[in-house]
Amino acid sequence: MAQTKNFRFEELLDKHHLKKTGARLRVLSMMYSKNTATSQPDLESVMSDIDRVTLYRILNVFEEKGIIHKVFDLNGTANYAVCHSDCGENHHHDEHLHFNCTNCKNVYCLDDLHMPRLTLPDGFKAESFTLYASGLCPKCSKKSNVMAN
Amino acid sequence: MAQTKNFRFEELLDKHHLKKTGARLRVLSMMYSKNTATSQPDLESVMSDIDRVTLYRILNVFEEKGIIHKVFDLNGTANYAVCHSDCGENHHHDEHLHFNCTNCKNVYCLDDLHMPRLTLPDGFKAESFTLYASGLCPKCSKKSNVMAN
DNA sequence: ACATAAATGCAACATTATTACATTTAGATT
DNA sequence: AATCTAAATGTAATAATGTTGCATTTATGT
Repeated sequence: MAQTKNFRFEELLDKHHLKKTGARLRVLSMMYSKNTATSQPDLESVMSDIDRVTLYRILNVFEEKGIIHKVFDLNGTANYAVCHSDCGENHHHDEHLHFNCTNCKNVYCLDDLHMPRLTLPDGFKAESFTLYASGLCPKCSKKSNVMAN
Repeated sequence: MAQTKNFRFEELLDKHHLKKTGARLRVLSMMYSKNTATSQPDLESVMSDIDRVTLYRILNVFEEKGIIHKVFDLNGTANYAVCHSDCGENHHHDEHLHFNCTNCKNVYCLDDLHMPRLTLPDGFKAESFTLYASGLCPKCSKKSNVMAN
């Protein structure tokens, strides 16, 4: 199964004409194993044996290729999450809700919630929308209910 | 009139029990003179005679007091804009649309456009929402129409 | 005018990100 | 299987952004 998954990632890299290197497979594996986005600092500490510059480069190509997308949390920290649908080269569709938990700091991509189309003031031509929310995620809101405080 | 405005800023500082210093008045004056948010780099270069640390501290207190709010643009750069309405101490209401022009990089706070309330998946307790859009602002979309490309 | 808390300046440091260049490696070619 | 080469990685240096501690200055209440 780990093998099955790896195979899937290798196909993904192939599809984008990227070489299958250990670093790239590990980054993919980590991001696909979570249902939240991963912050740059987290990635860096978990992948501490991979050179920082290499990590930046991996994240950048993945973003260019539409494999992942970058989202800044409430503190301006870069977070990365896999693209669930049809993101292509330099063409992202992450118009879903990004939920930033104020307690655990996790960023959730809630794909089901799409942007309601809005009418902008005269002259503004919107190309894309992103929606942020902050508050407590299911885990943390549960905890805070039970444990009071 | 410059005097009138300054007087207004002095009142504002008074109201929040902040000392009226030259640096603070200049920051206020700059931010109130624009209809877009101001990026940290811009502030820093325009106010280059004010120490960087002082500038950070000014922006931080202003934000704490609810005089301005911080918004990150598409590149993760901090931008600051005056709070239109009733923001108080650590209690911001910037649930309007932040429009980031991909051409001139300006960030517009479109106060009229408020968040449509959304129903979140089970367990998520949202405390605040922020909405981002990117595209061309009126000035830039006009230019690109006229001059083609 | 004076006392003092607040504000600023300065130095040092931490984190995040980029660039240039040398080295290694994946994968194609023979 | 050996070899070749563009792609990927590592290393070092630098830039940009943000924070902390401490000494000095200043706004303002008395």
